[in-house]
Amino acid sequence: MISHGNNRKLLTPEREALILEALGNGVRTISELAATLQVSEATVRRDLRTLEQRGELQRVHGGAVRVDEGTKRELLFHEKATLRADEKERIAEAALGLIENGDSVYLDGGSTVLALARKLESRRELTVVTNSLMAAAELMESGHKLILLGGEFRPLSRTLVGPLTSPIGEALHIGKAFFGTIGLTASGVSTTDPGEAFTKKLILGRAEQAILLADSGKFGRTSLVEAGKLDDFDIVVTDSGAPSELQKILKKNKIKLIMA
Amino acid sequence: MISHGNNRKLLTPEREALILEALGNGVRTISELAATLQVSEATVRRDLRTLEQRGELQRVHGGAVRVDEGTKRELLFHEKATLRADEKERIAEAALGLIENGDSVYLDGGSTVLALARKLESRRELTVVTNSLMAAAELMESGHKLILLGGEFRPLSRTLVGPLTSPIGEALHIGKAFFGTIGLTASGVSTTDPGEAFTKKLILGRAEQAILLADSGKFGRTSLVEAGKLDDFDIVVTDSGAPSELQKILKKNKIKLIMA
DNA sequence: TTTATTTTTGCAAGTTTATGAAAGAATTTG
DNA sequence: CAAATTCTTTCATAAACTTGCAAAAATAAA
Repeated sequence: MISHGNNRKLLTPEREALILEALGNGVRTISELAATLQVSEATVRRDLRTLEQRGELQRVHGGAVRVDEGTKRELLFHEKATLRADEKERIAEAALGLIENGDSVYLDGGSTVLALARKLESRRELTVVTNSLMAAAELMESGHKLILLGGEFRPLSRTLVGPLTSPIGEALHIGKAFFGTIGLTASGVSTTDPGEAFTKKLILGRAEQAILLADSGKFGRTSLVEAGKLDDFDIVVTDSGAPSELQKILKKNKIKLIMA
Repeated sequence: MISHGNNRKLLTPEREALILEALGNGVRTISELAATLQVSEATVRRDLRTLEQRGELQRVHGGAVRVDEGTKRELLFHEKATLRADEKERIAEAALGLIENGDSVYLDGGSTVLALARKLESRRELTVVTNSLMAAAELMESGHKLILLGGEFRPLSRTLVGPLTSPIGEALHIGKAFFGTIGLTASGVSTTDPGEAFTKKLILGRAEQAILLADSGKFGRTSLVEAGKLDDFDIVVTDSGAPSELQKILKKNKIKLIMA
């Protein structure tokens, strides 16, 4: 098989370290990096793409910036919201198509799901259940019936998570549940926080229909805690940049794929 | 594809930082920024547009102003103008005196209790349980442990109310609970919404110590639903305008009165 | 070790993105 | 309400990016 783009297995840890060191904490241009590493610019780009998928750094036009402060911390809320905003917008639009007036829906945390929340004004008489304070703020004056899961507040994602969410979660009947994720692989979705994973699983087990919203950057990434198997989901909505590999995996699991 | 306006993927973080720094906290004109950043005015305009979309700054004719953190939050949960702001402020200050580091407190809805929430930055390691989204927004980045009651959202008061709040409420142990009210008479407190009353009673029955924050305007008023007997409360905090009649009634019920 | 297979790399062609200049629309100001 | 300034839109261009291919390197198999 011809390898290009992102099918590469791995990057030598040696060069990975070199790149990250070269980046320091500022921005480096591609040509600078190519000179430092003694490789072509094309190779640098491929390396950066790989490292971006792992969440180690953030590519920008002309170069890359290191993303972590200390170690792999999760991005702050508003930083995340501005990444791949275009893709997220399109994914949200496609997801909106799945919602009809009168539905009862669940909205998980995450910026893609938040983009969907903003579009719900165009529907009537929804019952919206959510664990996201941002989504709640967005829907406060929407006229929809709004129910918040209780629980412990997690500042990083601005969601309510953990065991305290279960009594309420168990009391509710949810039609369509929309989830975001940090990472998505053949084995399932993963997220950084155990409490977050707990609540995802809880709702995942109770919704009639589970829908995953994940932009193409999420594919191939894993995070700390497993939050659900791939076949827990009925539909996956992603953008056109998604690798064809994903299509195969979904087909095998009989999951419907929507490309926005 | 021709790129203009806002199709750009992202702005290098480098220049983003420069712009925000250049803005400082005053207004900068486009030409000033263009000179500082060594780019054309057209580019500055595009950058500003992008940053405005992210909510980082506010464009004005001729330049841009930075949006500060406080304003950002208010965009989400803008507060209605409050009556008797002075009294409420003093009551909140007095109530703060009842809270010690490490306490577990409950915050009810209402503007007086919200004023208290704003003061909690001065304490450490609190566990704050609340049914108020306004209070939650206020405490989001406080570092305190924050737990939200789940339940149905009531837009008017921006609180979570009704039977769905009971499973979580029953699972929690609460030290000091602070309540607001609409009306306060010798027979007890009352409020406009049955769901609101339900949740008040629920917590009232579970807190070790129940504290009522009520400015003098509340006395003598009744509202639709009874939300608690007077002797359910241990402490009442009010302002100096409170009628002496109240003192007598409280004394009879052996309730401590704090005049702010 | 040699051979077969997979993975990585550099180059080049084609595409996308960022930027500055310029023309026309909108706003402010006198 | 007219002049001046600022804004938006369009266009051209250069720089950056992606993708396909073939050669080189690394890995696995014989």
